[in-house]
Amino acid sequence: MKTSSVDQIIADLLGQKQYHYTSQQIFEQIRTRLPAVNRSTVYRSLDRLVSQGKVSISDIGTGSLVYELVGNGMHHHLVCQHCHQIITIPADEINPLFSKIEQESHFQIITNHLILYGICPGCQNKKEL
Amino acid sequence: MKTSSVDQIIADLLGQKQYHYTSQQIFEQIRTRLPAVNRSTVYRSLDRLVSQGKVSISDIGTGSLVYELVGNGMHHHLVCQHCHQIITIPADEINPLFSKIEQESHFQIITNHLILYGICPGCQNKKEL
DNA sequence: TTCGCAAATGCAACAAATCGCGTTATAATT
DNA sequence: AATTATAACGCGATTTGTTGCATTTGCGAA
Repeated sequence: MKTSSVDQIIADLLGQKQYHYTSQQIFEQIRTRLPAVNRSTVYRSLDRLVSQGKVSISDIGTGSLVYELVGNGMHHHLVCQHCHQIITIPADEINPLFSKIEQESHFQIITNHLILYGICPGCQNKKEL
Repeated sequence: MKTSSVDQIIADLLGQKQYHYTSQQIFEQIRTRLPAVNRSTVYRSLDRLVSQGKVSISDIGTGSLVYELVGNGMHHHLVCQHCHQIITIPADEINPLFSKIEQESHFQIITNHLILYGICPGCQNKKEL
């Protein structure tokens, strides 16, 4: 396996902050270090990192997927499909289920940022949608 | 509120099968009924249906999001981020958690197709990734 | 029925993401 | 060190998804 400098730079970037980036943000950040890097190279690098289980993908309902380093701390969200309000669910609420699934399936779960979609209490009350 | 014929056709389409479609598949299907329909109209129609809580979105790791009618039956998946194998998780495994979260948050959960990513037992054993 | 508002649509420009292919470069082997 | 296989890359073409704006159309009010 060849070593990819782009892989390393992305992993560094994602490791710096306990937060997630869109592919666009990652692309822009990489360009500050490797100005000539091609967009497709960044996408392919992200694919590799995901395939290796080092990076997780989440859809937080903003239209763009976000990437974050696995092990950067679990945090889960409830997202309202109508007003796009985001609520955080305590990790304790979810972790027992993940552990149970891991034991039963022998999968190693990478998802560290579970997103559940729904309609928030306020929007349920709006007569029409 | 004006009625959108495209909204109705999409809902019909999604209701016909207990299955999910990509936006591309939906677009192609719609064209068989409304040959002149514009791509952006389909996307905007999907946005409306999602916003109304009638349609759910899932990312099954294929690159494209899939849409399905809410109420078409729950089914959840474990997806291997390395070999893309997909395993189905019994709904019973997940439903209690959803009920608990609904009670505590008063959100109405729309997600009817939960996808958890991980590394499957086989891929965990591959020396390098 | 007509009028007028607001929602839905089409269109065209744009942006984001993917793909095929030829090239470059790393790392293992000799 | 030279050779070779193959992973990573850049580039251009294509596909997919988004946005602004002008137009059309359905629906309620007059």
